[in-house]
Amino acid sequence: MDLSNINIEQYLRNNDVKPSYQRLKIFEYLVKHKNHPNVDTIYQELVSAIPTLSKTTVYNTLKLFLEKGIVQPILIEENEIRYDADVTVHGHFKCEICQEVYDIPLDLSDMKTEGLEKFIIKESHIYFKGICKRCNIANAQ
Amino acid sequence: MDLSNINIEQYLRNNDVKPSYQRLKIFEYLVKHKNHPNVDTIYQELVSAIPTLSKTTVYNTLKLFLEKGIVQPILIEENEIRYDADVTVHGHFKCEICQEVYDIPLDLSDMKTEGLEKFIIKESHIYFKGICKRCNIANAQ
DNA sequence: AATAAAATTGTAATCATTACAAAATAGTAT
DNA sequence: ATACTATTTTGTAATGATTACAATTTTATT
Ligand SMILES: [Mn+2]
Ligand SMILES: [Mn+2]
Ligand SMILES: [Zn+2]
Ligand SMILES: [Zn+2]
Repeated sequence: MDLSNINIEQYLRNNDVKPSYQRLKIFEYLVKHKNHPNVDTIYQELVSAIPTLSKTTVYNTLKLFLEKGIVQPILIEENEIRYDADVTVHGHFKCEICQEVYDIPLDLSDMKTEGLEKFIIKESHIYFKGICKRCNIANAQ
Repeated sequence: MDLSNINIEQYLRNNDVKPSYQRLKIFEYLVKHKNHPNVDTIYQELVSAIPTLSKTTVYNTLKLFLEKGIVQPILIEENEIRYDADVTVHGHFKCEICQEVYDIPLDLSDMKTEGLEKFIIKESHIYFKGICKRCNIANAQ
């Protein structure tokens, strides 16, 4: 899903989140950058524009967004939680060289899920690790 | 892959791990139980049999196993790392009721990985969250 | 404007993980 | 077998990310 053209204030309201300045800016950062940042990255990137910003607010806000279902945590590396404002089912690829996390369009519909009969699937997550196209080509030079 | 009938001592040696008593017991626990435990569970389950066991040793040992590629970390929940001695590609399902983590046989070969041309995939991970068969049936009563 | 409710902030507390050095164990040479 | 060396384990202290909490600020309501 492409959130880049939504009205963020309205989107937050529609999802039962009062759009304070900090919440707007944090969600806007996720939507604009699509870089699956962690808490610290969000804080560091915003604190210059919002000098009074507290890291606690970033934690609180992401927790709220998670509860309201408008962000999802991306778990690829141990001891690193990244966040994604795109909550539709899609895959991720993390490059071991440049550390970047790419989105991967996915069609899981025809996947054989042998052994999951009578299981209720509420969430599906898939991710890959390896070397991205850019780093692969750069290394080949 | 089924590790239940291997000679654990030999398996560790083959993978460049000296089979100390603690390492044997920790790996044996993973192989025998297949429950994808976290550090604390492993420690709690073994400390009665090995009263001198230190949690640091559990951390050290799992770190070594990871480096040697004979365990993989399972990341499903935020702030919880579980470990799996089965390092072949397979999926997992975590039940939100009983918290159990199930193995899911997977065939990712025919999955459409649009957008990954020229990417080198070294690891593939997939997991689901929801309600397991047992809890689903129990709830239906 | 006064009051109440909600959100933000800064600091302190917590807790999992890591660093580190001492003790114990295993391996090797004499 | 003994002395010596290397490796592993252990317990404690340090680290660092996250959470708890109360004070302050902001927003909403009367
Ligand atoms: Mn994404
Ligand atoms: Mn498994
Ligand atoms: Zn890269
Ligand atoms: Zn269950």
